[in-house]
Amino acid sequence: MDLTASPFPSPEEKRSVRAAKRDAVLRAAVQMFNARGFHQTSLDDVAASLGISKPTIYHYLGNKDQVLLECVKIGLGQLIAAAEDARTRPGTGADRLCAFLVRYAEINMDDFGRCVIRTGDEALMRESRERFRELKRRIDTDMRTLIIEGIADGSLAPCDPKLAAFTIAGALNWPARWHDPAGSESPQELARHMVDMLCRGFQPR
Amino acid sequence: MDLTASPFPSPEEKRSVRAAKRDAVLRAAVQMFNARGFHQTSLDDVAASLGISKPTIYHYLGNKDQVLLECVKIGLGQLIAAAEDARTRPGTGADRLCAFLVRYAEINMDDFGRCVIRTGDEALMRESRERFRELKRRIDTDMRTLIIEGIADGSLAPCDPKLAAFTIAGALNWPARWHDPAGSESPQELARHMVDMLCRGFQPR
DNA sequence: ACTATTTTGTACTGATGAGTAAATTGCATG
DNA sequence: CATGCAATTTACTCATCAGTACAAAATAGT
Repeated sequence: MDLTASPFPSPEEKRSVRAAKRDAVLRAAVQMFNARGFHQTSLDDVAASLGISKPTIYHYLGNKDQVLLECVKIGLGQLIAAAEDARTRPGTGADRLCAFLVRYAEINMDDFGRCVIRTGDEALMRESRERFRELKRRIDTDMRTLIIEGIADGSLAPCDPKLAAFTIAGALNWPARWHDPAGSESPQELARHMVDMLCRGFQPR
Repeated sequence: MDLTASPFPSPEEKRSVRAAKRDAVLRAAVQMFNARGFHQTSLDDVAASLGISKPTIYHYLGNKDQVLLECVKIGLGQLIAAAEDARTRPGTGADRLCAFLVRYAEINMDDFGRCVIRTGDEALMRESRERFRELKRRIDTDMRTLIIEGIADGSLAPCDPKLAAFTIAGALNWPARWHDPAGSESPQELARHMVDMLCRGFQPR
């Protein structure tokens, strides 16, 4: 705790304290969701892990569905930012695509990104599910666009962009299932390696 | 119903009738699990979809955990059979690997295969979970073996077999999430296409 | 016919966990 | 000081659903 802080917080500070608490709830929740699964995690568990009580969570977030939705929205936000970033970059289409893909894979090994992948949309309520799908669709569109641009400028081999996007996404989503964040393999290296493999293919050249 | 059958079934027939009923339960269950998720599916629902009652399910299968375990065991059995088949095939390592992969992808678009992918192991109880992991490990081992053989005989580009297996598996697992079995795209063609892409890579040659 | 076994159904129990009501404390402001 | 708002708790309610007790048919074996 920061003992130098004034005991008379400004409204600004108060808002940010509130946001920090909300974030802490989400972070605790996402870690438990990833570790034991959404349905195996009760909000009582999440609260206990923070040393607070369940109604406190309800004070910051409306219900369990929303807790999950906020978690995946953070992950999806990171992915969308990565796409944004890649789009406005110099280089060939392939260069931009690869930059995006490496980042994409890294995010999928991070708390909130992992949650996006591990969460089947069935877990969400109808409205949240639609929001979730919408955001995912947006990322898929971005990925396809990069692929199309790469094919157009000749930096990628011609192929069906839809199928390519699904193939690539599948490969780079999977670490959310098997990669151990506590393990020794660095997500950055792993991501680079995987993207490399996808670009080169498995046949000898 | 087969009205030509004798009304005095032999012991053999009785055993097979029993097996058929058990299978019908599993098939109904796996379809609902895939459609709405394991936790969103009650055994009452499954029973109702067959026009029977829940205790009948318990008569054929011990509990819900076992229902799921049997479903994934069927899917995993298909995958193991595919690996077996590919292993004892003529051709280069790459040929055998591709044959396996195409079959692998197809199975993942089938009822029981989809269930294997969509089921996070968190859903299972400890003992079942271990069995599940064990079988999955076996498939992973088989895939790596094929990759190693392909590298050894020069039909595949040198690479880290572990990472390659995860990358390939991820790409070919993903259709379990997005492919619509009622849609127009044939799993066979899709599988071929995806494996092709993985072999060739996305860079132009 | 009589008994045992298998199959199936009706009607429960019991646990779990999402969500809430209401009280409490602390702080801030008119 | 009183009044109000924010944060937090304790102690509930209530729905869902896995799993079961027990009875009733059906079937087979003697």
